[in-house]
Amino acid sequence: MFKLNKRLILCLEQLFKQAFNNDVLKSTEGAIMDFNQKQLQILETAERLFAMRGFHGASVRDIAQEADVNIAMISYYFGSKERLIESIFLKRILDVKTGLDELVKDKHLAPLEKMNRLIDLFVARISERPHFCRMMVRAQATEEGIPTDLITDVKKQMYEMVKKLITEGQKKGAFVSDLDPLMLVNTIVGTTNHITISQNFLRKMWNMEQMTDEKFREHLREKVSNHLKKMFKVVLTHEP
Amino acid sequence: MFKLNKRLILCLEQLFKQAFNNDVLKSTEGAIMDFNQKQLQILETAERLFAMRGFHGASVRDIAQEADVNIAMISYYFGSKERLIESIFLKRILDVKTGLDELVKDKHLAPLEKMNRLIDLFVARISERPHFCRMMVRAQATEEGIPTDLITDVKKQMYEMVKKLITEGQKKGAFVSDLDPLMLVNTIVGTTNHITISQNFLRKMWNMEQMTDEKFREHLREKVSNHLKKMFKVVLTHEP
Amino acid sequence: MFKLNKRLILCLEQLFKQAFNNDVLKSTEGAIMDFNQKQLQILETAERLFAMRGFHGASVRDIAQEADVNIAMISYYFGSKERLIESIFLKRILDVKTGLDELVKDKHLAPLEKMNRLIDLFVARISERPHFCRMMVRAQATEEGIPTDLITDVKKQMYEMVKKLITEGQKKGAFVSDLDPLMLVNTIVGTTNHITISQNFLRKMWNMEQMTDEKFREHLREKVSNHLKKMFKVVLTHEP
Amino acid sequence: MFKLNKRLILCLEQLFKQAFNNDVLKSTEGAIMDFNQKQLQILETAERLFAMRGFHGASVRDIAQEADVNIAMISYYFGSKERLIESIFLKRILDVKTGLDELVKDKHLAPLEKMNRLIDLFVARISERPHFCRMMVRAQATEEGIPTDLITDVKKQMYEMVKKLITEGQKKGAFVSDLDPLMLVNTIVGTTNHITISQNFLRKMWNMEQMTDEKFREHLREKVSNHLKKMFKVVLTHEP
DNA sequence: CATGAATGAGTATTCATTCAT
DNA sequence: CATGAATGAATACTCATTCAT
Repeated sequence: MFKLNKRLILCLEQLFKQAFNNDVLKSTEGAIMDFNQKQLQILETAERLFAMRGFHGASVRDIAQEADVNIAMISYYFGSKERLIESIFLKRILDVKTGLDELVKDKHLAPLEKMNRLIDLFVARISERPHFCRMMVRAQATEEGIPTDLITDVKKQMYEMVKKLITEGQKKGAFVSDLDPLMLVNTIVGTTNHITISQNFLRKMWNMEQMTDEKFREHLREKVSNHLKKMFKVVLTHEP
Repeated sequence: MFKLNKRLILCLEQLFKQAFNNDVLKSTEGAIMDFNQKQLQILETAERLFAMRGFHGASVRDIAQEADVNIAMISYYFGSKERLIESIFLKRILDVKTGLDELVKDKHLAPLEKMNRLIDLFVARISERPHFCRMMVRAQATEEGIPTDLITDVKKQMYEMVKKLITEGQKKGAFVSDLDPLMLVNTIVGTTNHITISQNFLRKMWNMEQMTDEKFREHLREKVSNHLKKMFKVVLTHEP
Repeated sequence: MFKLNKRLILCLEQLFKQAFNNDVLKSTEGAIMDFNQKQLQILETAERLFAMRGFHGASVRDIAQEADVNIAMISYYFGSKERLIESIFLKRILDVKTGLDELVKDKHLAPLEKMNRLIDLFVARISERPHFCRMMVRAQATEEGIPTDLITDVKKQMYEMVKKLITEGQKKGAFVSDLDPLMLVNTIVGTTNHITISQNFLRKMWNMEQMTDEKFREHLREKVSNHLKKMFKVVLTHEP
Repeated sequence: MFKLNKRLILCLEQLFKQAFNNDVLKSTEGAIMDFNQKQLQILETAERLFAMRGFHGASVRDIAQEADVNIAMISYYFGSKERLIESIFLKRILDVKTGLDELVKDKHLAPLEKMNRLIDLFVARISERPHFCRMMVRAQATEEGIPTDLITDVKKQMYEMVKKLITEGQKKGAFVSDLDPLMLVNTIVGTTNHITISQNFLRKMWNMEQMTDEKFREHLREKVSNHLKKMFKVVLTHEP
């Protein structure tokens, strides 16, 4: 007699999440993240609008209209506006985490090379996930709502990873001794984020307004990547 | 015979701003920024709520209630919600600009010392203007609305200043030759902003949740200041 | 110890009016209708705006601004918005009544001539009091508010007068016998009013849009006057 | 793939209207004017309240409450208060136009008979559409807003029709030569309108206050019809 | 399974009026 | 005596969500 429609499943998911909320990612790791075409349309449009206008500034009406789906579909598929934004974070953050995990597991890279890879991982978001990057920035600036746990979790992992990376580098004598891993992480993430959200300003500064979005982002990515790598090399090794 | 009530004055101000919008700051430099007690209450509360919840997430109702003033007062004093947020930006950005100007005029500081002062100027916002810092981050992430011109203007000035500072340092042989001023600015601002908006996360990481807001911010400020100064010293001079 | 400011006086006036409301006009006939300059400015502006936008469509803010007086002055001088519109009606209707009285008293005019004078009296409003005419039309279309008593009163008087005029004409053999005075009054007033409020339309129809307001109204007045006089001559006397 | 919900349809309608606004009626002639029960309730209530209190005097709250529908329904169905009043005008004016068209096409009537029919057409509104008649009067007295184009259009058509009717009558020798069609139209419309909006006054004058609305309107209609027909017979033919 | 219709709570703003000065 | 400052109530409208079909 029970009808297990998508909505109920989402609801149950939520309950599980609450029950095991201290390791959010693990519990959702295996989550069935298979969305149909319409759901993907919604997610993509929502990501863009949430990024540009903020959670409250982007109405479900707008999202539905731009995604070319019925207004009721959003509540129907995701349960609520809040759970929609959660879905976006869940989806994207898993990607980030996967990237980090792979890098951690790699045993063959030199410490500096590994740091460069880490930088590239973050810088890549400038051109690949600019909307989501904006959402992350907004989310961190925000007091409430938004899946803070998820974000905290991934940030912690990242910090731990960089700490390990630096310690290893120091043990191998590749890095100088006096380094603060957390501050270094903040410099990578902060610089990357800031450049991502300031794209339009930088474009104006460099008179590149007629360049396509894609091309400009590629240009930016390379520039930032070089900047951070060079800077970190000096900072970590004291060699130019 | 003209009646110049507050509303009209605000309206005229707006017109002026539109007419001369290419140098926004200059036109408002001499603007009479004298607000009465109630207006200041509103501005402060609004700053906090806009910072935490975003423009659309903070309703005028909430602002009025928390500022303990009548709802109608906001429209009465500022004309509209949009003009309220503009007032906040105007007020705070003028402060930033003043700080920059003073630093520029100072002729007695060594290049590295001047850079350290610049870092301190930004880092100070972590403890002094955390709400406004959040607002700035949000504003830059946003597509439209918000006094983009004002922000663009102040960012340009800052960039020009750092460029000049670095060039001077290079001429004097104090700094290495291969430096990208714009990227360095982004690193300072990006790192500072990111730490400001991630305060709560860092507090958890360091198990300092029972510390007062004020104390923690002071601690953070020092930590970030040291980090950036040390990093910049190495990057600019290649000396540890 | 009593302070008899203007407001109180107006209030007392109101009380008197309620007490003797069955002959409104008489009680206000001797009313001190002496307004100072600012009051006259308000009355004139209010008349225009009420005429064009209706009672609720014209805000006291607008009226005060256009009349170049402080907003609080309207409440201060007239007590309320409602009492402001009443003052306008009172003032203007007394004029109408005075005109009618004078015509009634005139014993030397032939019946048809007297009717022509009556027509002219009404038609004159097209060019002289177009705003007030519009207000009257609105007032009659309205269910509530507005000094209906005043209007009813003046309309009754007018009807009585026309009835007397026609009866006299019939007695003297100047007019045909089968005439309905009330319907004839309605035709004069209805036609005049309709033309007054349709001025803009007629202007377009006749391609006189570049003519000044004043000139056009004069032109209209003559045209309507002739039309009504000619029509009434035939109707009253059956002679072309 | 386009979503054509009611709101969008209304929006498109509006765009069309703007694009072809010089022949408003034609573009809406085939417009699907099929309203559901709730929409009709709203339209009828709105007509009454707009008639009695004017556009600004009748709030959407009042309309919704009296029509026994949710407040949000009005925006939902009609888009805005302005578009609600437009819908009323559109609906009713199309009826008027249809009536006129049918009369024009009729080839078998004598000139005077045709004029009588025209009078009946207008007089009928006294008893059938008293509210809308009031709205029309208000609309014409108003400076701006309200679908002036629609009204201008129908007025022009009416004028043209009467002109043709009179010219035909003159050609056939049925009417006298010296006649001003536009003034005659104004007399019919003005008299009819004035009587419609003065109903309550006339009721008092004739001591018919206990009569039902319906009965009184019927009585009035006959009286006005006879008056105008008799008057026009004399005016047009110079025969009693 | 998907959706058009519907809704109560909420939005920013304007209103006429009051009151302390 | 006149007015700038202030306000509670009302304004039209939009919101995310629900529900019958």
